[in-house]
Amino acid sequence: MRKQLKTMIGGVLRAKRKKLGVSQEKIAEIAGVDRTYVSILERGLKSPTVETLEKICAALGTLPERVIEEARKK
Amino acid sequence: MRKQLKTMIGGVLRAKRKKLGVSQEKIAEIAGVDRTYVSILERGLKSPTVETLEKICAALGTLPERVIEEARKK
DNA sequence: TTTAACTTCTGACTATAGTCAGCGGACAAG
DNA sequence: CTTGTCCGCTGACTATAGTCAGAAGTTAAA
Repeated sequence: MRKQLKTMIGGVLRAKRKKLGVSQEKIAEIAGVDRTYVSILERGLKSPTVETLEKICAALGTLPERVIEEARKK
Repeated sequence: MRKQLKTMIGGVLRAKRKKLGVSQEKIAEIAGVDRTYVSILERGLKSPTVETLEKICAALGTLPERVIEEARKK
């Protein structure tokens, strides 16, 4: 099996955040989630609900469907 | 706030399933989830993880990014 | 060296996703 | 009438998402 979707999503989220030049803590604050959870997602350790993914995507100025799409074609 | 994303996603999932003419039970079996959970998702009562959404989308012959995209533009 | 910003990691905890057995209603076919 | 299929619903349960406080590793810069 190919690398898990959540792992790929984590990579995409991290890349987008880095591109913005902001910290995990800042994204977490904007999205209204815990700081450590952003770290967990970026490392692909857990699979977020679509609701949580949407919040984080909003904080990153993108949309969940874009992130998932990008994640899959890596 | 607009109607919740999970509600919209539920509607899209149901529409796609109806279009295929298959039961919730069949989709659940293919996706490897519980029958009642498909019902819960279609009625927008809970927000699935991206992992679970992916399984169900696969059973429906579609992709999560398509479902989310469709859900949003309703 | 020291300090500071960022991140990883741990463990305990709370909230919610997801399972399971079962009941009941609607509906069509036999 | 009975039988079968599909679906909504309940409640109790298990699994995992998500929180929180804190300690420690990393890197860069003073």
